[in-house]
Amino acid sequence: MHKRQSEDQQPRRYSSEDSRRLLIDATLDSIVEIGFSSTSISEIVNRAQLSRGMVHLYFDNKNALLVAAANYAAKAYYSRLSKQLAAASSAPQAILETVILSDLSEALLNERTVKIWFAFRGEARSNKAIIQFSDTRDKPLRDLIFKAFLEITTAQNLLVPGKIARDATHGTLALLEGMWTDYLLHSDSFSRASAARIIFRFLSALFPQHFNLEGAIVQQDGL
Amino acid sequence: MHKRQSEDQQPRRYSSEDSRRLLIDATLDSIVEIGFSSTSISEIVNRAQLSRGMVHLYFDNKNALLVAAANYAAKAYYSRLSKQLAAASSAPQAILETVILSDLSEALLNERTVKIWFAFRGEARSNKAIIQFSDTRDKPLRDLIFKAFLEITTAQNLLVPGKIARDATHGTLALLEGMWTDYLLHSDSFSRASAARIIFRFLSALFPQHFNLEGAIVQQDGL
DNA sequence: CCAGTTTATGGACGATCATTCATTTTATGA
DNA sequence: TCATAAAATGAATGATCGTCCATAAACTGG
Repeated sequence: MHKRQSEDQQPRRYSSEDSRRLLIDATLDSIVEIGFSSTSISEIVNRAQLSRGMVHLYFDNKNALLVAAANYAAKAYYSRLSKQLAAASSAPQAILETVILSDLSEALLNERTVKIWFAFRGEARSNKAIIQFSDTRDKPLRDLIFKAFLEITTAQNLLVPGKIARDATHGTLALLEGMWTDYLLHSDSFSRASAARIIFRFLSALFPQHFNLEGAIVQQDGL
Repeated sequence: MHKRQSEDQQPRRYSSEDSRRLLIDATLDSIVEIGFSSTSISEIVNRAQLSRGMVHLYFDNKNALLVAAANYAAKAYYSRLSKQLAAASSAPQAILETVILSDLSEALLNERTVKIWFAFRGEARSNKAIIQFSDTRDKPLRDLIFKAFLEITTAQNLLVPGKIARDATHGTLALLEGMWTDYLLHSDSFSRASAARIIFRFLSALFPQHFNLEGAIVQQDGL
């Protein structure tokens, strides 16, 4: 990177990617700490310790920076989720358990991420580009969950396995969304364990052979 | 009210309540149409067709107006819900059915209300006064639902009726929250019927004697 | 008809907003 | 070593922000 810096001189980054990243981080920090509508260019560059002109050097305008920040946050969510999913076994109920517990884990659901998501969602309407990123649980995740439920409903010889799997998918995602909202509005009383138990209680009622209150039931040979 | 207005003269409202209400309506309209962060005093008074100074005549400052608007929206939600609840029978599953169907009805869940709620939630963090209003489904509704579920679980002679009723309450509210989010993010593909069916599918799995996919099961005499 | 009160108006204030751009600093490559 | 390119700077611009307030209009009670 050819970084040569004399000792008593302000170190210069001199890398466009670094500056872009600094601006995005500062934007998200600002949204978390002072809210979306208070997040100004001045606030962002101050936090990033960069000069005023930097935003318009690396982004067309403020909105482009906000979109980039939303995109970055969405990618971060999926990257953390993928990391946890990689460790899961391939059994459908194990996949579902991992998705649910991951989505409720500290790595994915915390003060910072919940504030970021709801901030973007609140403004998504006046900002078409942002809305696509403000959906935490979009198609790829939806498909993964549906496939897992479909395996379960098909194995059960149900009348309409596809329909039930679709409803279970939709319902599970809605439950997770609801838990995120609960965290946002009642972060003091929120409990990850309760949230998980409630979801598994609903799933164990729907699929008693595959779930209990703790999560997935380990597959028996004779089943 | 002593409203006397000559024909070719600008009619004066001359009622503080009317003006307050006009400002609140204009504020909510603006939030719905151009978003929270674009909603300025100028925008509000233009929409209300009032002069600039009016906001500070009836509210301490812009924030007080926003809080009043959030409060007004919250009251509107509960007033519409109460109206629908009044028609429900007293059977616990009938109450639950009414709450769920009402919460998903056009009167309560529509383009306007969903945008308002998520806009306020997105900014609630930097605005302590707003957060209390941004919780659509707060204590009174929670208590109503819990009481209904408790009646059901108690009648079933379950081991831990209170705990299951609490989880069912929490889960049902989370499902409803999730459905609202779904409406916000995918209003084009959202279906009230599907949303209701999914929730009832989960509830019928938990309480097969009390719910089916259409809603509450009418209480049998011999049950 | 005339104070006095309430309601309404809109110009003015300083602060801050997003954006532009001429200039400077740093790194690169020959 | 030096011209060139890349990266960074921050002053300046015009628009808009929330708020204030002197003034005017509309209504009231006497």
